[in-house]
Amino acid sequence: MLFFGYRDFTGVADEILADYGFGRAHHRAIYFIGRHPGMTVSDLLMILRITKQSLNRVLGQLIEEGYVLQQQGVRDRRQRLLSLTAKGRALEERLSAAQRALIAGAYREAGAEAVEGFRKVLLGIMKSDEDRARFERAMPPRR
Amino acid sequence: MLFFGYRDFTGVADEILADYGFGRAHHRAIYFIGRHPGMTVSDLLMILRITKQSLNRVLGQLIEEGYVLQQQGVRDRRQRLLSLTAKGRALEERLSAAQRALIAGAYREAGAEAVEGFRKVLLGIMKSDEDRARFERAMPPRR
DNA sequence: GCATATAAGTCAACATGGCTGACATAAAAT
DNA sequence: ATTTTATGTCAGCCATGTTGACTTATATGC
Repeated sequence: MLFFGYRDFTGVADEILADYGFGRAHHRAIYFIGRHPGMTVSDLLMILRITKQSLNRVLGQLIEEGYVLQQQGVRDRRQRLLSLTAKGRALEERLSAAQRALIAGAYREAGAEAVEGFRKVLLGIMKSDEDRARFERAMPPRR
Repeated sequence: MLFFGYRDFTGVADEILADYGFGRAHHRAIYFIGRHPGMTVSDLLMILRITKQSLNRVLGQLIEEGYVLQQQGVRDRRQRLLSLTAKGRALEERLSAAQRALIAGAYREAGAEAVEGFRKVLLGIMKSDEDRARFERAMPPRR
């Protein structure tokens, strides 16, 4: 079920990305930068768990084509703080809208209770507390 | 959430596959052949939605290394009916066990009700009735 | 203040798994 | 007898992951 669901979920975005000559890797970068404006390159690397070289290939394109902005960090000037340009936000919105529409349909049919279960199970599948923490609303176990 | 969940779900299998020099594409073939013994190459192509050439690359390896068996169809001798050998079933079981353990943990924490919601939402995300039909237990709308 | 560590970027080479296009063979269907 | 279908195959391209080696700028620790 995850195979089919994930394929169709990414599929609706892939169609749009093709118009821009981008791929799924570009989408991931745009998505996370949009969600965490001002994040550093290392932050993004940790989320995506890919190598610097892989990331730089897509990030370089996104910067060159004016979708992503890099600004030198103020506290630490080695850092390059990432954010979306207006053009980047527009693309992000277009992609999110398509995926949101798909998910919204599924949510509508399944009901609020099912949605809660869906989220719970997905959180349980994640192996790292750090990843889970990105989504947990109220999260008690600090440790 | 789908990104993180899917990554970790495939991750536990990927680790095992690396021992055999196989990748995710091999796993998909093994999984679906294991689930539908005697299926044809076209059946598999339709499920995976990849090209014949892509499939043959992995299928060829699986056959050559003795994980998958091909038998000429009886009704239609052009067909090559696919099934797992004992070796193939062993690998399939090892992969499934790892993924089952991950999912079982998530199910245990989330509860039966959450599981039902998880399934419902994933079914709703699938864009094709054909894919949904592979999972629906009682399915009224025939059309 | 100097040595070391860290954040980021770069070059080169390689693997996996998608893709297109062209073509071959055997068997079924018309 | 001709056409269609199921399968396989060669060749080459693209996206996106990998390793390894190295550079540059800046921060940090002694």
